[in-house]
Amino acid sequence: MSENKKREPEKADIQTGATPRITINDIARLAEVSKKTVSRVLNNHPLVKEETRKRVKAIMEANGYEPDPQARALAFRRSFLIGLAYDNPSPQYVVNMQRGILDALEGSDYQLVLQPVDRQDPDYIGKIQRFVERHRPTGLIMPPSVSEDDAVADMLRRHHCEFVRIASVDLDEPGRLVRTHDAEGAAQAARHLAGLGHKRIAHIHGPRSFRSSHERLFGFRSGLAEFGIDLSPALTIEAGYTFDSGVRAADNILSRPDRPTAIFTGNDEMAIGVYTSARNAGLSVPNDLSIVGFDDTPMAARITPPLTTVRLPIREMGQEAARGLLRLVGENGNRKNNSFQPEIIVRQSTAKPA
Amino acid sequence: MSENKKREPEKADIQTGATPRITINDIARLAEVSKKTVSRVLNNHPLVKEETRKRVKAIMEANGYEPDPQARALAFRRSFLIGLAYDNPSPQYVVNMQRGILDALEGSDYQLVLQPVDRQDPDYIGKIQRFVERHRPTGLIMPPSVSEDDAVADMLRRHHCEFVRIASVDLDEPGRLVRTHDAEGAAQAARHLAGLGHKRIAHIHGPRSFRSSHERLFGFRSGLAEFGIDLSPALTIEAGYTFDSGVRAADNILSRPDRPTAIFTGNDEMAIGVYTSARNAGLSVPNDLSIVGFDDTPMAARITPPLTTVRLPIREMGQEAARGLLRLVGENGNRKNNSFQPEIIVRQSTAKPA
DNA sequence: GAGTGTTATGACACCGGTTACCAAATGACA
DNA sequence: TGTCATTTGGTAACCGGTGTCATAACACTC
Repeated sequence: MSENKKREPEKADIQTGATPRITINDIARLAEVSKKTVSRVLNNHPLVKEETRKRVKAIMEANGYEPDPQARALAFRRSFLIGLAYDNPSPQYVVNMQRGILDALEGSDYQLVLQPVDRQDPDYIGKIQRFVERHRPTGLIMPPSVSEDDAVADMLRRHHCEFVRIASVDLDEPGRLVRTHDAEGAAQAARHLAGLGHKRIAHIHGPRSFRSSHERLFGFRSGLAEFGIDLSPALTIEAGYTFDSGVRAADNILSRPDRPTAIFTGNDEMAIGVYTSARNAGLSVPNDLSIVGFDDTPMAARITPPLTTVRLPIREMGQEAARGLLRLVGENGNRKNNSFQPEIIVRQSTAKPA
Repeated sequence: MSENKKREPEKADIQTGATPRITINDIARLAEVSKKTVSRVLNNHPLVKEETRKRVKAIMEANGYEPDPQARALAFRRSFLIGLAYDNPSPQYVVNMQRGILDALEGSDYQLVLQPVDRQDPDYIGKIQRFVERHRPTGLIMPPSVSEDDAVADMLRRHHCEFVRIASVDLDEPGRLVRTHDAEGAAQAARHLAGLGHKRIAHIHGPRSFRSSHERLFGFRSGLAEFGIDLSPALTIEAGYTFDSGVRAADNILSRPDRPTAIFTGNDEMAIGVYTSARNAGLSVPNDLSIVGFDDTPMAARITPPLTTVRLPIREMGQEAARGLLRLVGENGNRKNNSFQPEIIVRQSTAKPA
């Protein structure tokens, strides 16, 4: 006891009108133990008698007690915040990633805070660093392309800030990595097109600064090779992962005398650009030109004809990234897969060549 | 002083490896004032001699001191978190809203945390309430349709939690409202179509549970009335703001003998559905059918033909909502507009009737 | 010069948890 | 029974700020 020199609650509470929050001291008093013991129960400390633990837990339950995250944060020198540092331009990707992380955080003490960054900004690492220094988040989740920057990871290590990276290559140890298999997805696209009988096939890939561009290019080339088809360098064009760049790249490709019968693009956004270019060129999809995208954005299913594309389970990847972070800080140990397989969604933008 | 019985920093810091964080005590010692005075400087308390304030500020600056948000949160009994409670299904809307809020929060101590909710969930208010009780956020921002639920606002008032609502009607006092003018946007769509010469015009609106559906319907009807055109109840159909519901509604409308020459939909998603339905019916857009959407999603510009639609400045609205919240908690007082005008973006899905 | 009011500052408790350290209770074993 | 190791619980200090209240310093009356 001896901690009961509390103010009389009535007065202050009438003033603020706030509910008199139940604290660890109240629980300790009710359970007739010290607050230290309650703290041990909260943190699953092993050296607590089972009977005591039960009693304390029952009282916490009965009074709807929940420890104050702010107070714990102060004492732990670590806040219960999880940052998402991203620069992905696709709203669909971002929202799905957020959803997945929130799925995994549901019911926990952790909150998701957003840290959108601009990799063009020379001080973008400084921005993340200031966030980490000030708020001491429990950890950071980084999808591509932020995840691909080792300078960020090094900075976080120096600051003893946990993190999980989502990437299409083995950038880090398995515990802090969620691995996608972009190459395999691209290979599936290749097999699908080759299986339909296409031989002259073009590929519009994303910027070289994205590892995923390389992975998808590599996987596509490998997939075609399985069918004895060479991906012609002349028909392999870099674009910017944007609609406009897709239009321009397709305009270029489709104006050639030996134009291909199929195009695989590094994302759906560029695939939609190919639709526009094809329409301008008077080509019918899929009769004159088959198109395969990557991402399975909502637009893929809505456009006419619906787009054949490769789906990555973004939301599940977000879930796994958040779970991985919780594991790293010892929150719980349910080990799951950290490797996600893509899946080709065949719609009506692909057909046998004429 | 009398607060200098500090541990010697070397030992502990070698252990943890962490940077020895500068605290209010360090600043107080260096400035030869009490920590309370430093606190006063931090909070812009008026009763501090100008000379003292200068000196303390200089020392804070020189040492790169930033107060610990967790500690302040504990003392203030209020965290520096701003919640975004949303149920909007459009990733584009959500991401733009987030961006706007983050724009306004940039450089402040506040962090944005996400609270996606499901209004179908009978306990969805409970979810928000638990977040508010546990984390005591500085405030909440609510876009439609969460903003339209007075039960949420009442709950927040009871908990003395500040909030700003974004809505198309005057749901609340101006200080906690960001007002959109959906009706005016819909009226612009009406004037555009009527101006082109259309007389038989249909409207596919969103669910009755969304205030915006009513506003857009009302505005559209008013706009047509300016041209002496009645919006036929038979050509006014409710759908679900989704692609599929748009297809179904359009299938219904376009199969009639007296089919309209133009359709205005409550959002772009349904407008895209009308494209699909028109294509299936063998109708050409815009020659046989003009279409106007609402939202100006990225897809509107990419689809063929590009969609004429009404744009709401979502990102700016998010900025203003966050600024409004900061004003409510006295963070700064730069009063700006809290009323946003829509703008029709004319593209190629509209033309004179045949 | 004493009385009064205002401004500027400091001492101290406190927010709600945690850790360090110590003391007591318990049980095993000589 | 004595000694030691293992559990368990209590106390005080602390995390880094803020609130309350007291008091010093400095006017300004009269």
